[in-house]
Amino acid sequence: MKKISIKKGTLLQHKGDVNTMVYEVESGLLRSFSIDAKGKEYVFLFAPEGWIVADAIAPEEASELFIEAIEDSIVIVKERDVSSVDPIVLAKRISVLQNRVIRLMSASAIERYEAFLKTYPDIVQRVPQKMIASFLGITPEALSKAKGDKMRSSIKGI
Amino acid sequence: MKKISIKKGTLLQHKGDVNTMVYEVESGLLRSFSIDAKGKEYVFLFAPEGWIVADAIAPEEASELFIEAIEDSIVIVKERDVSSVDPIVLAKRISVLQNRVIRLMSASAIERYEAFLKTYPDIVQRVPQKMIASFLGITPEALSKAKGDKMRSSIKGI
DNA sequence: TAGAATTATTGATTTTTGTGAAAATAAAAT
DNA sequence: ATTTTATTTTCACAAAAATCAATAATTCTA
Repeated sequence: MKKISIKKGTLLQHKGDVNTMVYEVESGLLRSFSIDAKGKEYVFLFAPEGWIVADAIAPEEASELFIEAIEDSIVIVKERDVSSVDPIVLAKRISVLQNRVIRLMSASAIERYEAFLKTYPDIVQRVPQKMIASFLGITPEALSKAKGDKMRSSIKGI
Repeated sequence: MKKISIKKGTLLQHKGDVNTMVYEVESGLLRSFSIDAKGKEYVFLFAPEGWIVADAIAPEEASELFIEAIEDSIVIVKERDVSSVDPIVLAKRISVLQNRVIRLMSASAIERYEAFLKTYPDIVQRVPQKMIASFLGITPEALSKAKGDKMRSSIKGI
């Protein structure tokens, strides 16, 4: 277990790394994300102060996710030992993912964006729009349009 | 803890129930699903023999999901005690959900369908297409068309 | 087994989102 | 401060999927 200070843009983990580390954010902001065959990025998680990031894989497997600092951050790095983690913490994480899966299936891009604004109002200010779009599973263009439409319709009162 | 025998179509849990039970499928097949404001269903999980189903919520909260038997089933019902669950089991569940979230964001309907066929070949035979569509987050019509397109293109060798 | 009910397919149309490309803003760096 | 770089917005167009509606196929049930 050690504490490291990393600069914005630093990658803590590459996809394919065999990495059994857990990152606890003391200050700053991390994100985990995957990249598909076409090079498109998909943000899986934003992790501000107090959050923990780790790839949800077996210890010997290659990681699926990249982990990157979005802001200059101070991070506590620990060896991962899943069997010693509080099951309640994991159950909460499952609950969050359950909601995200259902929302991805049932809600439109704008609805998902509005849910994001409500759920993570603090994060909205701190990350570029394109990363929020990436978290929502849409293109930056689509998010920009959705925001514009939303504004216009609220002005017109529609 | 008791063992119950339920008939196809039976609901073990309604959305809104305050239910701290865990259902372990001894034989048969269950599904958990949510229903949105417009009445559309979204299958969250198919649970065949050996699987466990429970809503991922805090013990006092109202459940988000319905749980239903898709086949006549024998189910072991236990009181839920999250703190005593093996963290490794929960971590695996998180891994499955992580993959599902990323796939929902990055893959098209047909790609998700093909991934489903590979991942759950046994379940495909046992549930109606419309429930698979619902699991994938698409309409039954879209799935039917995707299958047709896939067949036609494989015949033509395209 | 006949009739009813559910499920699956198909087609025409609309809506939503993606794509590619350019212009406008904003942020970072020298 | 000015240039460079990255981000956001906008536009025209294409593709994917939803919706509506009708039929075909299947399954259930009396």
